[in-house]
Amino acid sequence: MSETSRSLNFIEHIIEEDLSKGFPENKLRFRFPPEPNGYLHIGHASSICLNFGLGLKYEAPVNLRFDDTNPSKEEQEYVDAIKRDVSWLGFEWDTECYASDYFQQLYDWAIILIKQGKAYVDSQSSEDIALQKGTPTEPGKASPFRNRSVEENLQLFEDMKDGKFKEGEHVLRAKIDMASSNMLMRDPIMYRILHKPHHRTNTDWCIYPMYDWTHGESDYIEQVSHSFCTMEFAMHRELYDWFLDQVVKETKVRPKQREFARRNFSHTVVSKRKLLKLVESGVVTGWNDPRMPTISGLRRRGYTPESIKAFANTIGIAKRDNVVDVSLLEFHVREHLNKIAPRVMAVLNPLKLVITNYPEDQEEWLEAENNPEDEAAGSRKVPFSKELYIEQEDFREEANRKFFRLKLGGEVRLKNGYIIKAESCTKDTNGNIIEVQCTYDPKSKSGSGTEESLRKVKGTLHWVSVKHAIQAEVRLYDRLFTEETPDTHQEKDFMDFINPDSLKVINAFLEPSLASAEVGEKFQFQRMGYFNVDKDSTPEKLVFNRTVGLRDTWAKLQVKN
RNA sequence: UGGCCUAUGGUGUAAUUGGCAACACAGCUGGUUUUGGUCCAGUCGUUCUAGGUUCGAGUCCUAGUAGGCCAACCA
Repeated sequence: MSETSRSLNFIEHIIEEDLSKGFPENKLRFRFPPEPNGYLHIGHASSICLNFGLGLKYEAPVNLRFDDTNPSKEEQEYVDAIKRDVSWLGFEWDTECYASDYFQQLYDWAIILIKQGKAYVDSQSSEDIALQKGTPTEPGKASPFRNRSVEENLQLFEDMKDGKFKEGEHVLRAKIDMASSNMLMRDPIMYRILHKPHHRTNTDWCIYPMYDWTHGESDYIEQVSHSFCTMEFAMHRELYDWFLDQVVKETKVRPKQREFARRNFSHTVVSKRKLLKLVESGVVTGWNDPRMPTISGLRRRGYTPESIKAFANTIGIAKRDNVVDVSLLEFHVREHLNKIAPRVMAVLNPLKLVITNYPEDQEEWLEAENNPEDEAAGSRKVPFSKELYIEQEDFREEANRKFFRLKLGGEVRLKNGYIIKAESCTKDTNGNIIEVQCTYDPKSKSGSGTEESLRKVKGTLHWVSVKHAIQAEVRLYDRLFTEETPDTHQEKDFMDFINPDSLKVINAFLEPSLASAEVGEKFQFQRMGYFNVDKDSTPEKLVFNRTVGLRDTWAKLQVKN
C-alpha cells in the first residue's frame, strides 16, 4: 500500500491541519520520552512507531528523551535497554536527550517564577498538603505558606537546593488556583527534596523537578512541535500549557500536547509496575523472558522488527479504550516469518517408525526445499534411513477419513521421501504405542518423477532419522495469563490469573543441518511452527524457543468434536 | 454528587470532513497444495439510546446511557 493512499489517523489530521494553517513543515519535531524505570513493551512500540513514523513521513527529527526526574526508580540499565530496543526496531533518533540535562535551566526558570510571585515554598507535610487539596467536588484550601515573601521563598528554595533540609521538609509549589475543577491546577508541586544519587547527575542535585514542570519545558527546550502522550495525561494539558505560558517566547515554537489511547493487549499486562512484579516475583526469568510482552521479550521469542512495525501500523492510533487481540500480533509474525524462515524438520514428540523393507545399513540424503515461498533459498540434503522418528500425534491405530495422517493399513508420504504404509505397531505394558512398523514403496521417492512418486496420498508427515538426529531443548510458550484481561477485575489481582503452563520444556529431535544454527536464527519446523535459537543455546546444547505455532485448522476441528 | 475523555462488526482501525459504512484480524464454507502451513474464492456481521437540524447524519445540536481517567513530594 502506498503511503499517499493510506488514510490518516487523528494525530496526522492534527499535523496536517497545523501545516495548512501555516505551521512551517521544517519546524516539525517529535520525541519519544520514556522514563528509564523499566523495559519497553509492545504498547511503547506503538508510541515509538507513531513518533518515529511521523519523523520519517515528514522528514522531521525525532529525539529520544529520557524522562529521568525520579532517581529513586530510574537506572542506567533501563536506559541501555531502551536504546537497544528502539534501535532494534530500526529507528534512528536525532538527539539523545535527558530531562536531567535541563535541571539547571529548569531551576533558573523556577527562580523567575518565584520572583514573579507564581511559585512558593510550602513547608507542610505531604499529608497536610493532600488534605488541603480538596476533592473533585470540593475546592482546596490555601496553604498557610502560600503568601510567603519572595525573599523568603528565594532563600528557602536556595537552601533546599543546597541540601540544608531533609527529604519532605519543603517543596516548591506553583501558585495557580486551589479552587480549580482540575485537581492538577491546585498549586501543583514543582520540586521535592530527594537525597538520592541520580544515574547521570549523581549528587549534583538534591531537589528534583516533577513531571509536569519538566515535560513541557523539555519539549520547549528541544523545540518539539508536537508532543504526544497517552490519555491519562489529558488533564495535565492545562498545566502543561500554564507552565509553557511562563517561559515561551513568540519567536520560538510552542509545543502542543495531544493525547492518544494507550494500547491494551489480551492475555497479558502492559504496565511497567506490573511487569516489574512479574520479574521480581520470579514468575518469569527477567524482563526479556520470551513470555513477556516487552520488546526484548518478543525479540528473544523470535519476533522480528518488521512484524512488530506492521502490527503497530495495522492497529493504528485512536482515543478510545481498547483491547487488542494477540492473534493480530501473531498474524504479523507468521506473515513475516513465512517469507523468511527456512523450513526444517524437527520432531517434538517422538514415536519410532521402522521401515521393515528398507535395507538395514542403507542411508540416503534426500533433497529438501528450504522455503517454498522463496526460490532463492535453495535446498539442502536430509538423511533418511530405516529407523525414523515421527510425531506421536501423527499415528493412530484406527481413525476416520478426516484423519489425514498415518493409521494401520493406511498410506502417507514422508516429506521429501517415500510413501509408506503402516503395517503394525507395538505397545508397552501400559498399552502405549512405542513403535510403528511400516513398509515403503521404493519407487515413490520424492522428485524422482516416476509414476509412483506422483501418486497422491492425503497426508504428508515430517520425520527425522533416528541415527542422524540431533537433540535440542525446545521451549514451548503459552499465554502468560489465563484471562483475557487479567488486570481489569476489581476483586482479583492480576497475579491470580497467571497461567501455570505458560512454559513447557521438552527434548526434541532435529535434522542434522540444525547443528550449526546460531543464536537468533529463525526456522519453521515444518507443520509445527516457527522457532528461533535462544541465547541460552550453546554448540553442545541447542535451545530453541517456539515463537508461534502455525495456523492449525486440524486443531480447530479437534476442539469442535 | 464535580471535571476531562471516549462510544462504528467478535477484535483493532477507516470513511474524500454532511453524500452508497470500508480495510485488516478472528470465525465459517469451499478450492489448490509433498507443511491440515502458504495461496485463492466465497460468507457472516456494525454506526450506544431517544429526540432534533437537513433533500440527506457515523459525522452537526440536545438529553440520556455506558466505559475510562483525575484527590502520588510517580511518570
